[in-house]
Amino acid sequence: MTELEKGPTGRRRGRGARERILGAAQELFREQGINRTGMDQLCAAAEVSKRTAYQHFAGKDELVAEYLRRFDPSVLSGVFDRTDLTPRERLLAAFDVPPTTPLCPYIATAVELHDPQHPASQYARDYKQAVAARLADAAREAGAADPEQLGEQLALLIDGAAARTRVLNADAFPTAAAIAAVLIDNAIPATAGDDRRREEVSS
Amino acid sequence: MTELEKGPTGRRRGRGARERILGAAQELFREQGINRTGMDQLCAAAEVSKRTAYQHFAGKDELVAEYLRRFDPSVLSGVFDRTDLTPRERLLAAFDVPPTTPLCPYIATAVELHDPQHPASQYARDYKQAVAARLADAAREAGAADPEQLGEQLALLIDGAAARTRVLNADAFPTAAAIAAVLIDNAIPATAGDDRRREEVSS
DNA sequence: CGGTAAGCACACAGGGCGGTGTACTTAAGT
DNA sequence: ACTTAAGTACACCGCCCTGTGTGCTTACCG
Repeated sequence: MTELEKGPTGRRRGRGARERILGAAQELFREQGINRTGMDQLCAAAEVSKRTAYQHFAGKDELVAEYLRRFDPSVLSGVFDRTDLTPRERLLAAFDVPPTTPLCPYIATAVELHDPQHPASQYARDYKQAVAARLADAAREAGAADPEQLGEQLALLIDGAAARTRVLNADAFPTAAAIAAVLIDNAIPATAGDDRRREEVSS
Repeated sequence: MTELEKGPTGRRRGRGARERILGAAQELFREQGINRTGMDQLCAAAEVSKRTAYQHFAGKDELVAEYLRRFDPSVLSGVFDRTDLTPRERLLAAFDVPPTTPLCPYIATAVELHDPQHPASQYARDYKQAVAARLADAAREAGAADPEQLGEQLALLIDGAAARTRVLNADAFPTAAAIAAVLIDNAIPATAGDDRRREEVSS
């Protein structure tokens, strides 16, 4: 519905079917969830015939898996490549999500599918572990005493904020960011302080 | 399947239909999720005729709402009433969940239903806020500087652990408990230390 | 004992879903 | 121009799901 750039011909949109399908999936799965989005509706939104959809994807399951795989982790990749930030700032930047973010689709998919064996569930697992690993890398760069632990902790905070935001319908990322700041300051030895305030920890 | 105490008559189980239905819902919704559990299957598991089920509940939605409402928050209520623990220990005890806990059903329900207006979603919201409030109470009792903030933070940790446990298929509560310990020690002024170690904060 | 509320068995309606079959049309490459 | 890959239109199948209609049986309680 947003900007599906309809082809110039008006009908018979041409060769971009697969991309249009994945684009529509992105939108509809986010807005309605996977289970509540039928293939008919999805194909209509993608302006693609159902037949074409099933020539690109063996079934809905495969489409769901590909949808997750193609999901643009804009928050993540955008954050870790920013060299203008100190490592500590980079760790904290992971919590600056635009308020228009509905919910981490990886969690939503894993819960909705309810099957750990599903390819999409496996990919969600891989992705979450990758995020923790990248956070651990940044933590190591920032001089954390136990980077793996800090990475795992920050990843848990992100997931907690995402879940809580969904259930309460209220942005929980600021709370998570506050916790993250405490953890980071506690984990990084005072010597490595790049931009830490002088005052020691909290009280 | 666990201990549905089947009636002595063998068939025609008698008047306990409503309880049996809710018991079966508890089990099946947890194990399979709500959307993947049909009313037929549920009635079979409850040893109740479908007709009876629909005389007790106007529809599946109402059953789901009642299921959440009747959910025994064994972890929660069991923890806050323990007077043998110091307030700090009580806060930490909320993270000692038995490893057989699949996932906080409130999060799962909110994600599965995908409709914030659904009665069950509203109840999930209420419940999550109640948990945060009780945690804040305990935090106040423990002498935290900002009990509301600490309560909200601990609640976020619990939700994060629950979500992450589900997605990764690995217990994330120890990590959350470790974070909680840091937060609690940072939030409670040193004077009120009931059982804190002497060494200052982490490093 | 008799009445009434609770429960049962079972078929069936109505709809949505995932997925397919068939015959047709268009665009692109050489 | 001809071929071929991509897409289309649309009817259709079988399945499962929520929810009902109907007539019957049992347990409790005064």
